[in-house]
Amino acid sequence: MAGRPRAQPAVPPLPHGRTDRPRIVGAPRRAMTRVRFAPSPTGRLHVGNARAAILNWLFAHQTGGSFLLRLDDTDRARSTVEFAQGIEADLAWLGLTHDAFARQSDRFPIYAAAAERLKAAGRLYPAYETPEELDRRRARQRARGLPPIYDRAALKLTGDERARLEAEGRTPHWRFKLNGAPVRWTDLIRGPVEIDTATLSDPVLIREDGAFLYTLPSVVDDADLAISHVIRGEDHVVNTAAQIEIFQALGAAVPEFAHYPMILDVDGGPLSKRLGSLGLADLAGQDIDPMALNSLMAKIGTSDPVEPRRTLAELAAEFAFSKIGHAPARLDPEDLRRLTVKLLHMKPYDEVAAAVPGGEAFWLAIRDNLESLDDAAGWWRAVSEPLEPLAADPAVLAAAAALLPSGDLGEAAWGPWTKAVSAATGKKGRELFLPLRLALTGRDHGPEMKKLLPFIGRERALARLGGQRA
RNA sequence: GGGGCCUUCGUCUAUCGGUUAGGACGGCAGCCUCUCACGUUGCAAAGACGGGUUCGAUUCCCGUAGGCCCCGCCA
Repeated sequence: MAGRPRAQPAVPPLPHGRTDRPRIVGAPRRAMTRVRFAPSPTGRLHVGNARAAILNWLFAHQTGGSFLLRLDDTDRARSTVEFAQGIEADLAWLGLTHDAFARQSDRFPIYAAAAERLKAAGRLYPAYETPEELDRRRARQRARGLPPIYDRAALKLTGDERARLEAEGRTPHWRFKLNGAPVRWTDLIRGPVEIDTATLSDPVLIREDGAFLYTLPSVVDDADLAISHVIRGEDHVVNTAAQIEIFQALGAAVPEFAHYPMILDVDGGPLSKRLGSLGLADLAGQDIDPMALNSLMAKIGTSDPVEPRRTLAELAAEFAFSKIGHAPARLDPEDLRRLTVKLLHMKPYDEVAAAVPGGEAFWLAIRDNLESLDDAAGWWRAVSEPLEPLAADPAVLAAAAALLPSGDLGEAAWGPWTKAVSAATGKKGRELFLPLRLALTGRDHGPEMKKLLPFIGRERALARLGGQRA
């Protein structure tokens, strides 16, 4: 924490907010953990966003802190209320509740005030190049093998030149003047990081049309809303250097940072190309269990085995930055399917009661065999409604009918009964059991017969063994 | 072109310079008196390449190759 470069003098604190972490009165001097998930409502959530949301949520809950949902809707042209609602629905599907909510479009005056303070401090300067000029300039730099960094030509403009440009009708955009010195922080995942802001362009904070770009609102909100930890993907690592300078220029406390590696697609390529098919709404439509996604996103790329967890609380208890590796990890959508099936096999009856006929005992008898919840109803029909038995071996079926124990058929009935049938017919193994299964259930696969038989019942079993529809 | 990060079984990873390189997922095989599933036991499966340092390198250093990220008036 100490010893961070503060080459620029700090300007006075934000008039409306705090510049330090809140302290609980009477509590030890320990800042409360406060994290945020900050999607832009320009689309629905996909697995990439979900990872950010989940990791932040888990850390907040593990540390007893709070989780803020912040809609970064500074891009008013692309942001919609429908997407904002969709994102909330996506989070609700995952079970990621938030403790606080903010919307950047509600906070423009705050950003304007911060911008004014940066201007007063000489850190925010007007530039008049058009996007096309900048594009051309970058292309030229690249062609000459130079890094496409803004050359700060606007900084050299005289007052007269500026006046002339404005007279021509040009409106400036505003850039933050970087220190051009190394920025260092200790990343909770990556360890010590050093980025030399001399290798970066001065970031544009305000567009020509007056709109705030992501960078300034993000920093102002993180400071103003007392975010203690910024947990995000490594695509933000370089931004972080510039953002730290902005925190410092605003005299705000710099939060802790944790940048986790990107997720790759199953072939090791960028996931972004496949994000279209990995939207949360799509996954929900494919009956993926939200805890399958939560479990995968919490465990992928970590030293923990990728196993399903039934609750977010378990995942939170197991969360640790130190378990997260530094290399990008591949996402196999098939894992989501596998985890969903495993979760299904773990489901207690009360969670599926509405979708599963037959009661708890029946559920426990069949759940380990299911690929999907929908199959449960089919098995209930197979034991409780008339079906056409399949007769494969009349001798076996006749012996089975003759030897069927009297009275109620419990789970214990199957073993002795089939042994007796085996003794009577000389059949064993597949030749014995497959005809019985076909006759009793009309199918050649399914849950264990000893568990199914009690639900079929003596009377119906007898009829089916006799080849009758029952 | 520049900067950052990375490279161990198919996949995710463990390894404080000395290990039969461990685990998990997936795969395969056996067992669980039938199938599928569950469970269980077992098997196969890895240090990108080239140098250097060292008694000894997967581990430290350099280089090469490959991958990911960033270099936007997007977020």
